[in-house]
Formats: sequence, C-alpha cells, structure tokens
Amino acid sequence: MESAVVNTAETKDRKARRKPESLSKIKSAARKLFVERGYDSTRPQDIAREAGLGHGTFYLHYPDKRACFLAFVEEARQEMDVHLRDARRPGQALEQVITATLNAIYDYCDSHPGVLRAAMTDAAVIDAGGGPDTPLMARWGEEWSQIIREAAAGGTACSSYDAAIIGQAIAGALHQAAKEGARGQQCRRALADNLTRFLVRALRPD
Amino acid sequence: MESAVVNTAETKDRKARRKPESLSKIKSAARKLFVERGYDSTRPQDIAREAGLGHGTFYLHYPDKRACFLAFVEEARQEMDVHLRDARRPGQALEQVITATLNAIYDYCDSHPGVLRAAMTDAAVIDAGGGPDTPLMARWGEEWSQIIREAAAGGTACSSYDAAIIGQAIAGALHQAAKEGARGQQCRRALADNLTRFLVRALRPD
Amino acid sequence: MESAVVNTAETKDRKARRKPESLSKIKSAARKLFVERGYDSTRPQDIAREAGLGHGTFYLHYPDKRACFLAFVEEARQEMDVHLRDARRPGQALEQVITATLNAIYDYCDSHPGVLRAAMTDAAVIDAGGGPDTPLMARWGEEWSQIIREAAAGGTACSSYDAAIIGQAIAGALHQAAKEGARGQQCRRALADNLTRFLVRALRPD
Amino acid sequence: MESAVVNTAETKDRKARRKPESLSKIKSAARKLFVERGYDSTRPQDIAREAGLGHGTFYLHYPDKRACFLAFVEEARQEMDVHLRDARRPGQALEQVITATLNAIYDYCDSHPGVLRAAMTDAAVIDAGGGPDTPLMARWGEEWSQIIREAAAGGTACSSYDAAIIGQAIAGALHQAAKEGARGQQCRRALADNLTRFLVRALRPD
DNA sequence: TATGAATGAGCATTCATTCAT
DNA sequence: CATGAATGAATGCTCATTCAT
Repeated sequence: MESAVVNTAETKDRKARRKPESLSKIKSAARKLFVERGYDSTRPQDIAREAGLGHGTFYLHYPDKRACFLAFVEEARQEMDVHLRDARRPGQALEQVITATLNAIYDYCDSHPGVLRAAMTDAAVIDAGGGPDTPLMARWGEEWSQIIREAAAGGTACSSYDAAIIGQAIAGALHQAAKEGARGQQCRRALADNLTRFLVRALRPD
Repeated sequence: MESAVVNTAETKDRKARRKPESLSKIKSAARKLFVERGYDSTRPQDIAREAGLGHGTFYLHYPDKRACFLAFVEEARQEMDVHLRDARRPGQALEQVITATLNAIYDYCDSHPGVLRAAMTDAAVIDAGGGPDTPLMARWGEEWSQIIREAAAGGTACSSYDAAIIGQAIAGALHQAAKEGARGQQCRRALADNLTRFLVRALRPD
Repeated sequence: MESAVVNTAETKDRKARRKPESLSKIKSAARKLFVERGYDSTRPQDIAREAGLGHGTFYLHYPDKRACFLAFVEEARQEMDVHLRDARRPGQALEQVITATLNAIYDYCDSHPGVLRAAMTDAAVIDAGGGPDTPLMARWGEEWSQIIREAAAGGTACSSYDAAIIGQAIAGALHQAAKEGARGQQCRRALADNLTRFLVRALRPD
Repeated sequence: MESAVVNTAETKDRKARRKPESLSKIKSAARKLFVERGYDSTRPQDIAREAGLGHGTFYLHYPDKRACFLAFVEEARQEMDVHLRDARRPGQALEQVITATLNAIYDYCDSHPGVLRAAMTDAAVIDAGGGPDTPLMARWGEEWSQIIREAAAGGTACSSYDAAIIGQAIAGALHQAAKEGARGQQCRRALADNLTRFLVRALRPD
C-alpha cells in the first residue's frame, strides 16, 4: 500500500523530471566538450553521445548547436555573477571591490578550468548569419563601467573618465592579462596583485 | 626552332616574374576577402578567383588556407610595426609614447578599416588541431612590456610592476576599449584621451 | 471511496468511448493538415498535437503515416461517392448524368476546398517502396467506364468505344481541366459547360 | 611525331570536353535513376556514383537536386517536342493531327520507357518552398489549346469551345488513359484508336 | 488507453585539397 | 608555372516510429 503511494510519488516525480534529466545530461556533456574541444570541434552528435543519449535527443532540448552553446555561455555568466556577488560587500571601497573581484575571478577560473575561455569564444565563430547577443566581454565591461560610475559618484574614483570606455578597458585588461598569464604560468597571486595596484592607481581620485 | 628560343626566353622571364606576380595578386585578394568576409567564409577558391587566377595556383604559394591567413596576419603586424615606429621618437617621455602609440593605432585603423579586426581573429577559429604561433595580442602585450621596462629603467614609469603582466593588460585594455568603442560609435578622440590618461596615471612613478 | 466509484465509472465510460473519440479527433486533425500542408509536410506528431493528443496515440489508431493518409483518401472518396449518388437519378440520359456529375464534383470542391487536391496526391509521394492500392483517379476512371457501358447498353452512348479506356480518359480530362482551370481562375460554370458539351459530343451514339 | 600532333589535338579536345563529359555522365545517370526510382528515392550521391564520379562532382553541375531534376524534365520535354514536330505535317486535318500526335506519344513512351512517368512527377514532390515552373501537363494542355484554336479558325474543329479548358482536358485524358492503359496492359493500338475517335468526335465542327 | 521522451538511420550539401594536363 | 575538374570526408539536422511508464 505504502509502496503504491511511494510508487505513485516516484512516478510523478520521474514524469516531471524525466525531461530535465536528459536536459541536464546534455547540458553538462555540452559544457564538458565545449571546454575540452571548443565550439567548432564539438558536434551535436558528440554531445548526445557523451550524455549517453541518441542524436535526436539533442534537438529535443535545443533547436540547434548555436542555441546550446549560447545556453552554456549564459550559464557560465550566471555562475560567475553569483560568484562575484558573493565576493563583494556593500560599502566596500574601490580598492577592496577590485581586490575582491579579481580574487573571485581567479577563484572561478581555478575551480572551473577552461570554462571562461570556452565561453568567451568569439561571436564570429558561432554565428552563421544570425545576430548574436552582447558578447560576454562587453557585458563585463559594462559592469565595470557601472562600478566606476558608482565609485566616482561616491568620490572614491576619479570622475573625469568616460566610464563606458574605461569599463571596457578594464575588462579587456583583466582578460588579456589572465590569458597570457596563464600561458606564462604566472602565478595567480602576482596577477591579482599587479592588476589590483594598476587599477587602483589608474582610478584613484585626483 | 625560333619559336623554341622565344619560348625559352619568355619562359625564363615568366619564371622570374610570374610567381611573385601571382603571389602578390593572391596576397591582396586574400587580404581583401579575409577583411570583408572573415576567415571561415573565405575559401581558397574565392581568393584565387578574386585574384583572377586558377584555383590550383593558390596552393603554389601557400601549403594551405591557414598559412595564407597567417601570412596576412604577419603582414598586418609588420605594417602596424612600421606605423608605430614612425610615430615614436627616441627619448620620448612615457606619456608621449602612449599618446603617440594610441594615435598611431587609431590612424592605422582608420586607413586600413577592418584589417586589425580580421587579423585578430581568435586562434580557435583558425586552428583545426594544430598549434598556432603567438597571437597578435600577445605580441603587442610583449611590446608594451618592453616599453614599460624601459620606462621603468629610465625612471618615467613605476618600477614595482611585473612588466610582463601589465604589458598584456595594456594591450587587452586598448583592444577591448576600441572594439566596444566602435560599437558605441564613441569617437576616437574620446577613446584616445581617456585611455591615455588612464595609462599615464596607472604607470606614473610612485 | 466515492471517488473510486466515480473513477471506475468514468474509466469504463471512457474506455468505451475514448478510442473512437480520439480516433475521430486524429482523423479530422489529419484531414485538416493533409489539406493545408500536404502529405510530406505533415508529421504524425503534428496530427496528434492538432488533435490535442499525445504523439503515441497516433499509432494506436494507424500503423503508420501512410495508413492514415490512405484512410483520409478513402473517406474523401466515400463522401464524394455519396455526393455523386445523390446527384444522379436512375433513368437519366447520358447528358443529364454528365451534367449532374460535373456539378456534383464542383459542388464538392467548393464545399470541401483542397480535399480532392490533397487526396489525389501522387502515389509516388506516399509510397516508400511498398505497393499502393488503386489510386483515386483510376477508381473514378472505372466508374466512368461503368457509366459508359450502361449508356451504351441503353443506346444512349456510342457503343464502339472500349469503355475501360474512355472511362479513364474522361476522369483524366475532368481532373486536368479542373486543375488548370483553377490556376487560370476560370469560372466553374464555363468549366462545367465546356466539359459537358465535350463529353456529350464525344459519347453521342453514331 | 604524328602521335604528338594527335596528342595535342586530343588534349585540346579533352580539355574542352572534360566538363561536358562529366556533365553528360551525370545527366544520364540522373535520368536513369529518376526513371527507375523516382525523385525522392534518388540521392545526389547515387547519381554521382552511378556516373562513376565523386559526390562533389554533382554539385559542380547543378546547384541542388531539384535543379538536376528540372533539367531532366526539360530535356524530356524537348525530346518529346522534337518527336511531335517530326510527326506533324503542315496542313494536316485535325483528325490526322490527332492520330499523328497520339502515335508520336506512344512511340516515345515505347522507346523511352518510364521517362514521361518520371518527368511528370507532381510539383509538390519536388518543391521545398521554391516556386516551380509550369508543370509538364499544363504545357501540353496549352499546346492542345493552340491546336484547337487553329483548327477552329480553319473550320476543322468546333469553334464554340473554350480552347484553354478543352486543351487541358485533352492532355488530361491522354495522360490518364495511357497511365491506366499501361496498368491494364492494354495494347497501344486500342488506346490510340479509341482516343483518336473520341477526340475527333468531340471536336468535330457542328 | 494514453503518453511523449528517446531514437538513429538518413539526407542534402560544403569545401579544403589534389593532380592530370 | 598554371589550371580547374574532381574528390569524399564531414556536418548539422529531420522525422517516422518505439516503448517504458
């Protein structure tokens, strides 16, 4: 009797969850392969196979390869967002915001190796005619713009900059330094330390 | 008999001239198409046709498409190099170096629209498994590193930075700011002005 | 408890009724879609969805897509048959039979737009290797053969024709004239009038 | 010496003909397969293989499968046209025109079995969204319209018909009679004889 | 009886590269 | 040195059908 109830419950659960189950398999398989091989070298078929599913199942969840990649990027962006929000405390001075942010970024990179690299694949690689959304870099540039605007308003950052420009510049600086720092096996501490000082000086109020 | 002689003479002449001739046709056709359509959408066949030559001729000059693109990138890099060298004067203070460099870059972009964008195509797009050479961005990062090292040695830049890191950061900052600046139709003057001040402050000796 | 009883009652009721219910839903959904989109562009899934049922339900009623289409065709044929029977009166002279038949056909086309067109889809489209039943056109050809035979026997039609051949010819003539008449926006009256005179003359006894 | 000359000649010839050579291989392979298997069951790959060529070669000659089929249809139409023109003599009376035409059609069907059947594949099978040209049947209907108009003008056919309608009807009649005649193994003579009489009577001037 | 997630064979098409001339 | 016809591996995607629930 009880088992019947349990069974029913299980059944309902399964019914409700079955789709999401295969979706999440596809999702993580896609993430794994996009990270390991990149967008171009990952076929929908590979993703499905990696997930232990048939080819067609992929198209049950995404209309095409591009949509799957975009979903992966969005997921990474949101994870990163949460990570950053957790790292920042309201009322922090600019220097602390910068330190906290850089540390959060490098933490994320350490714990999710390759994910950001993959997620930042140039839009040109993905699009086949369609218009893309704002790339990850540009979004982060805008977030920095916002930080600068607020700091400038609060008097903790130089207010004579065009925040839109400098925000993008900062995003670019962090990205490229990390990218080539990774190449040169520069240790993460040096990276965080140098960039923090660099930005703090550059943004310090007059 | 006579025809044989003529033929030989012609042949020699042609041999001496034709290869370079057709090479340069291929080169500029490739440049044009890579800039207009990007790497992926440009087929060797298109390049040859644009050059007014047969498809096979392409492979007389380049072992494959990738090599052709890399040659295009290298050419752009060298042009840019010359441009930068012309802009800088020995003995300039760091601020002047920065101003001169930024102006040179934006000049180049104005006079060669699209070339840098195309040349900086992500390595992931080009490689199909093989390892690439140092990307353009990394090289420019290194050049900035060198500038910083020299300025630090001369006492016109803060010497407590790791030049390797900061050099890359600067290259990244310029690139991303220009890329998104272009999106936002930001005028080039504001770009150059903001970035110059940003870098000057960040690098100013203690 | 009560609910159980109700449930059971409902279930029985449903059991008895549901199959026909869902079958007729499938039937009319199929008809709608075959008419609107044609055979190739209609998926069993679309039919089930249009019927407000699950995909699998389709296969509860038809072994495959082909069978479903064939059933649609058969239904149309029978409707048409009834329509024709209603139009004809025993003892009519050939001319009257022809007039009545043509009018009945055009009536049906007007009141069921697209149905005949869809139902007459070439056998080649439907079969994937298997052998089809007699196509609609051939059946109608045979019916005309019969009409001719009877008229010839009754002395109201020329008896020197091979009825099998001429029957098919008539069916073909009506079909093609209607098809292209539709293209040219020819009005139905002209069509009926011309074809009636044409057939009457052709079949008139010597 | 001589061989050299011959060689050169051959070489030129080959160069000039190589493309057309593979084109004609593709053409006849396509014709063979379209006739044997129909449009849907014939893959570009099969055509190329049948022609003894690589898959890609197909796309050197036709932009897609549809274009290849349309070319096949057009070729058949032109062959038939020539056949009909050869059969008709200027100044023939309507009855003779009809007899000659029917004989020409059945001749063609005998000597090119299956070709017309394949070529008349319904437009719905071929199109995938694009607009087709006038189908074969409609064209032949128009030709019959013309014949009728001329005969009516010359007083050898009833002039009270709408030639556009009756032309299509005749084309349909011939098609369907032949199609089902073929099924029933009706001998061609009976077909031609019955249809000729049928048409002659129907068209005879008042 | 009803469901709908899962399947995977099958298809049209592309394009970097080769090689006979 | 130059050609361009030929190649075929590779890809993204569809859809009729099955089957566990």
